Amino acid sequence: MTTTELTAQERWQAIAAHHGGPEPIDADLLCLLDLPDDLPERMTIAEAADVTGLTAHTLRYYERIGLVRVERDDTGYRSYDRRALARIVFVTRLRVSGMPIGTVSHYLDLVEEGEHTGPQRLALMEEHRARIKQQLHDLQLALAVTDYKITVYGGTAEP
Amino acid sequence: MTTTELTAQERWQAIAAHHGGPEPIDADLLCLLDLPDDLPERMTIAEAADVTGLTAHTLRYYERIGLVRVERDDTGYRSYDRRALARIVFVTRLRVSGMPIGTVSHYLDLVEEGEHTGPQRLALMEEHRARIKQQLHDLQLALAVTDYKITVYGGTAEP
DNA sequence: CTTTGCGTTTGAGCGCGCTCTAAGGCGTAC
DNA sequence: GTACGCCTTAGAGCGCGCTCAAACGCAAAG
Repeated sequence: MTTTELTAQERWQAIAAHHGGPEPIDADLLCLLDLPDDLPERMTIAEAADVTGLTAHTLRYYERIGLVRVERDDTGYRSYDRRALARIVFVTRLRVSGMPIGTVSHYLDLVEEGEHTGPQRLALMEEHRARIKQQLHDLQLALAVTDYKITVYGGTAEP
Repeated sequence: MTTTELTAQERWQAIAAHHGGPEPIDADLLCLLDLPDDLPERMTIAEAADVTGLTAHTLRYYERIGLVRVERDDTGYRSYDRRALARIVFVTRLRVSGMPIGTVSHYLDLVEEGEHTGPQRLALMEEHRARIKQQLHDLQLALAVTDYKITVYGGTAEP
């Protein structure tokens, strides 16, 4: 995909569009989710913010709390490389899916710890998925009750 | 469900009359809401907390922010009836499914506004459901990417 | 040379959703 | 009587996840 001047927002929209479909986790999707491959090797915080859709404030915050390490150039400015960018995008993905920062942090610790933590990571993700599924279930229950009320009582009064 | 020949007006009048008579929320609905059907008519805050699984603090908080109105007995103590209980359980269900309090509040305002807001309520719920589904999807995306990384790259380094 | 503009830092502030404290009233048990 | 325990209130505090402010550095444009 020619991601040349695609803004973060457009990319999000593209991703959102994919969500409508029946979820093929194929090369297309992975490509969509990956960073554009024409990124400069080193980016300023403003560029990183633009690419990720986060604010510079948030990027600094993420660094402060240890979610990502970022190098400095000779003037002391943050210099984001692809690794850092990829990491931030990944963090964002987890966050957006509702994972608390603490858990994300834990996950990344596992990543740093090495390959052998794969199973733990998987378990962590599956736990998270289970939580979200539970949420969905809870919502459907609420919906069911609501629909019931609306159809049976005409949507009156107390839930 | 057969006891539901109570019309919307009747039920609403019962509320408007500042708790005039014993209006039965029917057993099926109670069941749907997971409330035991052997509840006392009036409960203290401790009993209500016990039944709902919330703390007394939270119950007072919910009342303070207007999510539910609770009567007082002659000593000034809160006295939860089935209606209040059902409402609290409903609120809890929405909250647990991730709906912000503000939205719950809005929803309940619509309920109080009367029967004609049914469609709006439905829309609100469907919007919420869509959001949750989006969350689930985001998670699955994250999971997929993670699994992909783990299987393809051996779970190394940067996400 | 000054203005502008983006960068840096530390640290404070905010909205949410509780959660708890303080100060006090009432009622039963010893 | 008084201790205990549950209730009341208004209001403060907290953890999360940002979000912004203050004070300053550096560097190219006019």
